[in-house]
Amino acid sequence: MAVNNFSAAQRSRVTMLDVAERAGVSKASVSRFIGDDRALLSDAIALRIEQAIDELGYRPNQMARGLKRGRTRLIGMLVADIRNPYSIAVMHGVETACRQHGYSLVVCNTDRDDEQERQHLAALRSYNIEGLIVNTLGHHLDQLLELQREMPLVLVDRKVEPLHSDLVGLDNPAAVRIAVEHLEQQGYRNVLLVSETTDGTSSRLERLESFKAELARRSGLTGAVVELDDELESRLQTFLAKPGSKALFCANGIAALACTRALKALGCELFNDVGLIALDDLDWYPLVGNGITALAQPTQAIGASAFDCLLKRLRGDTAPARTLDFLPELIIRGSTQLPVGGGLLPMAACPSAYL
Amino acid sequence: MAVNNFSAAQRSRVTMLDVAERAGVSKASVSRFIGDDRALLSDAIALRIEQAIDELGYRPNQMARGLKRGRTRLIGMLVADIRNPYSIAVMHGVETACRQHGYSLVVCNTDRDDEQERQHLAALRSYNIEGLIVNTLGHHLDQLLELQREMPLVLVDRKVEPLHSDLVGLDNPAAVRIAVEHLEQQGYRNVLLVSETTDGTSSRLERLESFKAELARRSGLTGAVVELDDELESRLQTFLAKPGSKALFCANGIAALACTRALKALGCELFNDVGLIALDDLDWYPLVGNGITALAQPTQAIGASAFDCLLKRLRGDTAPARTLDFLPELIIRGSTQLPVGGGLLPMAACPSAYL
DNA sequence: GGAATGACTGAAACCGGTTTCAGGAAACCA
DNA sequence: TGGTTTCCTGAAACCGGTTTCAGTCATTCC
Repeated sequence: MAVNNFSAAQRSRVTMLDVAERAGVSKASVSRFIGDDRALLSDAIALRIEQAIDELGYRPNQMARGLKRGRTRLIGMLVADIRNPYSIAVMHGVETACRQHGYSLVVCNTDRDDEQERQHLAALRSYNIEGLIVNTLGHHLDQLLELQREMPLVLVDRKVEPLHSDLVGLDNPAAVRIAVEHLEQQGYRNVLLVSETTDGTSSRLERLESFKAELARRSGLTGAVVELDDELESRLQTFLAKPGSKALFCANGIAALACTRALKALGCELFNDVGLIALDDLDWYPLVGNGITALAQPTQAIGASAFDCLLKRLRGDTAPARTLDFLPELIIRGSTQLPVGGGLLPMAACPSAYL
Repeated sequence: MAVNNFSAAQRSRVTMLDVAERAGVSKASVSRFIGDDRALLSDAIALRIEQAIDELGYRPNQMARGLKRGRTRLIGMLVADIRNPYSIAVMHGVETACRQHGYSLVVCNTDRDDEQERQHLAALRSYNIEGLIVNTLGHHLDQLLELQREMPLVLVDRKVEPLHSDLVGLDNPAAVRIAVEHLEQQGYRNVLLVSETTDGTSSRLERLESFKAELARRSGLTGAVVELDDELESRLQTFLAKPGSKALFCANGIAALACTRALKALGCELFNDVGLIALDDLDWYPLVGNGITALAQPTQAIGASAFDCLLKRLRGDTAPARTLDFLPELIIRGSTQLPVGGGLLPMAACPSAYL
């Protein structure tokens, strides 16, 4: 039958000892061949070992290696919400970098749940991962601190205050400035920042603070802030009732989705009644209305960079904690083209073939 | 300084021996306490061990446990394209199930690349994972077969012919029937199936074959098939030039994205000129035009079910390979509402507030 | 020619756990 | 009382590798 019984640990795998016997040498020599000490071996022995390995199809057991060596070649990544496209994109960057350097990635999704975060942290620790990439709320500080003592740790997107590790993320003040500036230039005068509940998340707080600061610096703009909740529709309705040219600034992809949904439910014409600019660039942005203007984060670079930090630390770099801020790229689409007439005459200003 | 040096393996972690000494017992007793043999211990000793563990903050090393026991509590998952929302959704289901049963998930993304698939398979094997969930093209059959001898293996979405393992996925014939039936009922007479290159992918082939079969069964419908490529726009243009009421059937989310993009680029009015139904339900479907009608796959259930198969096999189930086909859910939105007049008069049939 | 050097190699200890096995103490039985 | 049986415990072997350390043998150097 094709389906075997795996419950009884019939692990009949070829071991180093098998190879050693076949080649007529000691385990030590095989180990040297496997490892980086091949230079220590004579050509004759190396050849015999190589043949034996080929013939038996031997593959060293990474777990066993890790036990003595302390190197498991495993990196852990703790993600707050695996269904957030931003997280996925960063994860993809991390994963690629891992593979390129011979590491594998253990992904743990906390679903924004503290208990899951706790469980995952415990599990990751028990697997002797060599480093950890963290993109969560970072409750369970005690566990994180403990892990930090044992391995390098890199934060992605969000700071966890008492942790001062390396931090890789977006230059939020710059991003907000670019967004607000763009809206101002396009002629919008009233801007609403829509964000998920900040909930102590540093990046969200930074965006919020920067937004307020930008408004304060610019006399021509007024604005307000709302958090995502069940009331979003009515809040937007209130905002839309204001006079003058209005735009939404969605602080991330989730907010952009929620806002677009709400606007649609309110019967708005996307995006003539109100402009919209969003952080993160999702693949459906071009499809809605005349396209949603976005600030794309270099997620691939952020992920790769996070792994790079880890690798540097693993190799002994003891420089003080770094902060790597990446700049977003402004991708202008139809949602920030103020219709002729300042939004009061939502006519055919945006031909439907516009992209 | 906050940043330590981790290059020198200063793994000063608390070990079982530390606990044993602190509690004044042998390693064996601690091991029994940790494992499921607590019943073997006297209350007095159990208490001392428990205290010692608490005081030292001991956590057993899963790698070491796995070495002797053969149980690493690690599940591998090989994903063809981590940026495909379907894969993510399934992965989320798998991950949740894993955690609930004390397993962790090692995710490997192949980016549809054969060489990466090879590397990942080798890595997974070296980590002594207990089971493998596969959602790739399954080239490198030799490696997969080898892994299959060592551990249970579950295929997701796509069959890999010579592998006959458990298979969890969509009931493709049923899905296609539901889609075609819906289009027919809505009054569409000419249907174009748009699919990614089949490239031997069983699910894509099944959808294609079922589509042809459905057309053959229904006298009122004609149809054709195209694969995604650079020519998509011009192919759609050709299709749109045909007479009568037309609809696209996108075989997955990627195809839906590409088609919507192409239609937009062609200046179509979404979706008056042409209807659209898509497999997979992505969160932006409601936002485009008057919403895209979808066949939602129960991805969470598929993921959980894949893990469940694995678990059964790990527990000794040797029944012949199973195939679990899930049914999709039809979610009707605006993209399959034929405008009054059979698509020849694309007027205000779809109020913009429609959802 | 004998000592010193260097290049390889293998035996054995070790990593951190699990498991076998044998033995001591207590309980049970006659 | 002696002989089992049962219960609990620890010593030691083991999992599959790595690493130390000592030893063999061929060279090289006076």
